[in-house]
Amino acid sequence: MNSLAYALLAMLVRKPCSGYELAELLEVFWQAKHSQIYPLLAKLENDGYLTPENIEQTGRPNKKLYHITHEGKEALKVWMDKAPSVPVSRDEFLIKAYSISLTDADTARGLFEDRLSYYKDKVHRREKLIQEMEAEFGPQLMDQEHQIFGRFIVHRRKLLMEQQEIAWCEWVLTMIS
Amino acid sequence: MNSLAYALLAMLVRKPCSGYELAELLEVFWQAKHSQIYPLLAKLENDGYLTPENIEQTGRPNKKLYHITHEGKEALKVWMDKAPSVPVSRDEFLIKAYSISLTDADTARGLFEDRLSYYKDKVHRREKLIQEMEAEFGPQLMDQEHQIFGRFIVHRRKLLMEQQEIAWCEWVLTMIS
DNA sequence: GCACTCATGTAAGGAGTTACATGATTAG
DNA sequence: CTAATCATGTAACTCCTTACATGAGTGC
Repeated sequence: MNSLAYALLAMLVRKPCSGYELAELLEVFWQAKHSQIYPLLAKLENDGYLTPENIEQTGRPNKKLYHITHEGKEALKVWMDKAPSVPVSRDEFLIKAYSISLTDADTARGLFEDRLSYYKDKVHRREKLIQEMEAEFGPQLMDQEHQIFGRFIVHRRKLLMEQQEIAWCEWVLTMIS
Repeated sequence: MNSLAYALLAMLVRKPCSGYELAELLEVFWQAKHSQIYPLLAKLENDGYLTPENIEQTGRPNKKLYHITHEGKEALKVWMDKAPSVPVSRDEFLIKAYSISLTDADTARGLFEDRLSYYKDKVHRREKLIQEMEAEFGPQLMDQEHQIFGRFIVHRRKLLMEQQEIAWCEWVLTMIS
């Protein structure tokens, strides 16, 4: 049982999902490719933490919705009490930003403008998502007991970070323009 | 040549370093263990991108300072022009934060208090580092042409992110206390 | 005495990425 | 007619972590 396994269980507590959907949802705290997700889901099913439900679809491929079992939820609860390992972030852009004096002003500006538009798009999508949560759940978002609370605060955090990234990029761009 | 190889080259442009020192300095944009760094340094030396300098020390182990070569710097410059790959961040804490409704209030509070003190320490250290840069370089920090500029902006960014993390933790703690 | 820092390396195994494979539907 | 979305899987490979190995000096 690695971190990704618990990330999948955590996602499936909220609602049953397909592997394809999990790959998208996981973006908020643990990026993973489908090639890593599908075999792990099969393993978790085999371990009794998940049960699959086959959904027949017309006009698009059939899918498997995975439901978390009682054992799956218990395993997640036990893991919750252990101290989390230190966060890792690996970002090629930052290596390039660090080495900015090696390139010309145009390349440097391009690098930061691309970064800026990447995060502007991210912020835009996440603001929409949070608005949808607010419309659906209202004051329940602030209730620590409610299941949505965890999802809300984690997306809120990601939004704050993305907004900070934008502010920083703009600050750098004022200096290099 | 993977991202870590370029991260090492980027660090060595500023000044020659030992593998041990690189492992510490790398924290700002690409965390890596010494077991990954030492063999890579040997490989980069073999490829002609680095030259080692043996430093004899008394009272502590001898060390190898790696210097970047002209070819090393050129290889880094060429890589700079390629679009950076998307950033990845993997954080067990966020899986636990997402699943917060599964635990009791005390465990939840402990989780966030530990996170808070971890980042307060980080911010403290980085503020000191930035103050040292300001004392040494003054207005040169704002000069995009100067070699220190890249290092300054990357640490500034990391500081902003760590401060945001603290603000977010405090916001969550007001709700769960 | 015990843990920590400085310092460098290797070996084994687990985690993660890229590429291979398939295929219908929809939007530009 | 081309690319993107939905959807699942495997194989090969690279990347990263954990553990093994050594050893002097410093602080509690």
